[in-house]
Amino acid sequence: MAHHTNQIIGGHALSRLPLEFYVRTDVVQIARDLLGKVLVTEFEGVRTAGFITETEAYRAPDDRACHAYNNRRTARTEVMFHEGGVAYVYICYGIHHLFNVVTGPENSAHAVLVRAIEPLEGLSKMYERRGYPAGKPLKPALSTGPGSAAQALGIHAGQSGLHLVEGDTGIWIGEAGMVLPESEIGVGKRIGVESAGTCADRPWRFWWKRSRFYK
DNA sequence: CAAACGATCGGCT
DNA sequence: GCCGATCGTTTGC
Repeated sequence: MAHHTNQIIGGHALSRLPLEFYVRTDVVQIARDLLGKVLVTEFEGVRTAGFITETEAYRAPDDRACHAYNNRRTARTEVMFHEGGVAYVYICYGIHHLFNVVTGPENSAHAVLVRAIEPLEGLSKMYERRGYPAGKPLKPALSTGPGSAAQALGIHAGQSGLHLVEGDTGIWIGEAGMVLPESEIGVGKRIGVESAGTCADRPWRFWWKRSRFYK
């Protein structure tokens, strides 16, 4: 029951994305498909949620920008080799916690980085986590950029490996029944991966043009 | 054990 | 647009 729960969040009736959504082999398509879905967290009884508005795909073994390039396994990247439907959260520049969705079958290290969300519920909690003064006008910087989006949602590296489909881990993604037309999806190169050679040119970054919450 | 390196952010020019 | 902060992870010696 718990993992098939339909919930009303921010006025939208959400159904939890099933495992089949995540285990598909085309991580680039999944990165597109995640736009407009709702990322929900509920920690210590406080729920925060937002529309996913910007994503990037990362894919081992051929993608030099991917932490698991060449299928390299380390303690950190091990969760990327799990079957899809779990979180991969890692610390970047010693400070920022970046949230990814692991995709594909077991032993394929694919993941989608969530780069931005548009707040839908729990705005005051997001302000608190981000250290913004309450009552200020809502700016995209609250939850745009992967470190900022994760921080607004209370996500940290200790949650890497948590399941998004099975059980009540406090993190899940819901479907609001909305289908984005191609015309509303922006496509471009990934950000911050210049050192990945020709892989840096792959157009694997996606954003929802109608939102203000992307870079 | 030492050192370099980030899938970034926010402040300042 | 530029630049420094900051520290866990990874790799090299």
